[in-house]
Order: sequence, then structure tokens, then C-alpha cells
Amino acid sequence: MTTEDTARRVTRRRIRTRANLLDAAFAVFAAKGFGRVSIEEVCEAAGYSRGAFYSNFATLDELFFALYQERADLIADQVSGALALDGPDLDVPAAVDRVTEVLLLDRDWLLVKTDFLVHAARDPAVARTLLEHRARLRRAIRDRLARARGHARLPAVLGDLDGAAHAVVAAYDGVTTQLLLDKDAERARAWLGQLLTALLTDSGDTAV
Amino acid sequence: MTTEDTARRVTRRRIRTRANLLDAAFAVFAAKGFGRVSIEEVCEAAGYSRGAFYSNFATLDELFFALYQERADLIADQVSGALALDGPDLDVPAAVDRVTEVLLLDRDWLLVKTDFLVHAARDPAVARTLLEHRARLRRAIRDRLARARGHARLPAVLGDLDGAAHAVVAAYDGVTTQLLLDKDAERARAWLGQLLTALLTDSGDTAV
DNA sequence: TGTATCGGATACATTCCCGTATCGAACGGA
DNA sequence: TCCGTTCGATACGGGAATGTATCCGATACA
Repeated sequence: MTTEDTARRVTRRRIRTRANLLDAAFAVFAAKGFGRVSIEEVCEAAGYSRGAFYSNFATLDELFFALYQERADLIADQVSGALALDGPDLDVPAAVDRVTEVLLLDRDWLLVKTDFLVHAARDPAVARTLLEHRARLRRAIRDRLARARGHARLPAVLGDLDGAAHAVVAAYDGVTTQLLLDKDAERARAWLGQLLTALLTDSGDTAV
Repeated sequence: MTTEDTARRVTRRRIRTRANLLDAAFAVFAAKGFGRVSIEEVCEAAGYSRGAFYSNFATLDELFFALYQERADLIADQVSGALALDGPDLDVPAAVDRVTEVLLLDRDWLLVKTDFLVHAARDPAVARTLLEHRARLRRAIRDRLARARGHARLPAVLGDLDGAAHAVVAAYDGVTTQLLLDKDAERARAWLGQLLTALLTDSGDTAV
């Protein structure tokens, strides 16, 4: 259990401290990579002593987990929101633009997210969490595609809607990898758009 | 400079030791992740003392770099070989099978490669090396596609052959990410096959 | 086979970081 | 305002990993 079961007066100060630690940790992780960061560095960046850290977290892993959870939830909401904006007809380029705004724009988040992936790849319990987040993302995409059906027929090879959603996520992951290396966000967005168009349309037309 | 300029008698023993250190490091990195591995652990796994390490490498980063370079070259050769097997007509499923055999089967390599990606994402010099390796991979793919042209028309959205090669690599990266999490290599291979079919064929037919 | 050089083991000093225990101050409720 | 609780700072001991300096056995070459 991460959270204590004993009932305690939860102070505002505590909440603020915790949030500050998480924010500082995000910045430090993004800059140096999770594997190269010490507890002390996080505390220093946040302006606290190690006592504050141990009062809020048991290990750096625990903090990292909480950090990921928090930010991933935030982003999942934003994506859902961005996908919900359209009416019943799916304007692929516009939707892709809005979504990539959320998903590809913040390089720091990509870095931290990839650190977390590496972490999860070696820890089944952590992997489960990440897989759930990805499933949530796919669900949002699938629902969006379902609403737009009739306008865009999917290529048969992808199978059903779940297959298409899977493909979208794979394309996102692939573009992310390249973006991490070349840092060219504009190109990445254009690329993702092309990939999705190629994947989601039957004929390869640029408009759906 | 990594290699010394001074001329020295290069002993066989040295070569063997270096290779042993690299092999041991690969295993340890795969198991624990680069960020969580100490120099001592590598030496212990290889059956040497730290003296041997410092005699061959200056830092753990340097070893990691050499390790990646070595293995990546090996794999690039294997991929090129696997792609060269076919005749002028491109049998997509067969080619994909042969290539994924190399690219997706060794989970340890995927883990280490992702560690290296994370590393490269924060170090431009390292990133350059990784980008070059990816460019080499794309070149092999592009050449293969070029040889097969006329049989398979590419979707217009991907642009030219380079675009198509880029898309193939992106698909590979995307599938890799998922594979790291669910460890289902069989599914990953099937998935990659579907994605490539969807990306590389104009009509979405399963055969080219 | 002899010998000069090389490679790796060992020992050491040092630095960094961790986790805990304790204490004073801030806080929230009455 | 007062008081009990909680939060975070400080101080401490300990462990682990680092990098270096030194030494001895292994190795290549005559």
C-alpha cells in the first residue's frame, strides 16, 4: 500500500509540499533522466530538505510512479477533450493537430514518459499501470472513430476498430521515438498526420 | 577521442577482456537497466576487478556507447542480409517475418536499445550516432522497396520512397514500445505485419 | 628462454547518498 | 488564544561506489 490507512489530519502544507516535490522532480527527471537523479537533487530543486521527502514518499520509485500517474491522467483528459470537440464528421487533420498539440509538444513529458517506459519494461507491476493508460487512450480513439464511421472506411488489414486504435497508438509511439532524437516537433506532427492518414483511410486520399 | 593515439602492443588478452566486459555489461544492462547499474556490478558479472574496467574504459557511458555501436552494427548487417534474400518481387509477409526475427525476437536487445534511446535523447553527440544507425536501416529498407517497385504502388500520402522507409521504421518503433510492455512477441510480429501491409499497399489488400 | 612491457588485482582515500532519529516550528481545531 | 498534532529541518552513522596508485603475474617479442 502506498497510502497510509491511518486517518490523519491532512494539512494543506503537506499537499503543497508534495506538489512542489512532484513538480521539481518532473523538471529534474526531464533534465537528467530518472536513473541519474538522487533524492537529494529533487529536494534541492524543490527547496526542501530530505526530511520533507521521506515524510511524503518512501522511495524515489514511489515518487516517480505518483508523478507519472498524475501527469498521464492529466494528458489523457486533454486528449479526450481534444477528440470530443468535433462533430459527427471526423476532420482528420484538424483532430490530429489538436491531439498532437497535447501529445508531442512538451518534450519534457516525452522524456519522462520514456523513462517510465524503460522502468515499466522491467517491472510488471509498473507495466500494468502503463498498459492501462494506453488502453484508456486507445478507448478514446476508438470511440472517436466509431462516431465517425460511415465517413471513413478503414483498411481491412487493420481489423476492427480496436485494431485501428492500436495502429494509431503505434504510429504515435513511432513518431515519438524519432522526435526524441531529432527534436523537430514540427516535422513530427506532419509525420504523424501523414501516417494516420495512410493508416486510417482506405484509398490514401489526403481528405476523409 | 575514445581510442588512444599512442601506439601500444595490443594484446589478445586485452581484446578478450574487453569483449567479456561488453558481454557481461549487456546482460546486466538488460536485466537492471543502464541507470541502475554500477561499474562494480559489470566487473563482477564479467569476473574481473574494477582495475580491468578502468584499463579498458574511462566511464560507464563510454562502455555503453561501445556496446551499442557493436550490437547495432551486427543487427544492421543481419537486417540487410534478411532483406537481400528475396528476388525482385517483394514477398511482404515473408520479408517481414525474416526481419522481425532479427528485430523483435531478442527482448534483451530491445531493452538495451531503449535505454540507449533515453540516453541519446539527452545527449546530442550520442543522438547523432543513433540517428545514423536509423538512417542506415532506412536506407536498407528504401533500397529494398526500390527494387520491388512496380509490384507494389505506395500510397501517395507517404510521399517518396524515403517517406515509406520512414514509415516502416516508425511502425517498428511503435510495435517495439508495445512489445516492451506486454512481452508478447508473437502478437508484435503479427501486428507489425499488419501495419506494414496497411502502410505499404495502396488498397489494403493482404497480398502484394 | 630471457626480458621489457602490458594488463589486471588489490588496497586506499574520498565522495556521495541513503535512511533514521530527534527536535523545533507551523498548523488546525476548540 | 491555547494545545495537541503534524510537518519538515537538522544531525548522525553507515554503506556503497568511485577513481587512483601501486604491485605482481602474464604476455609478446628477441
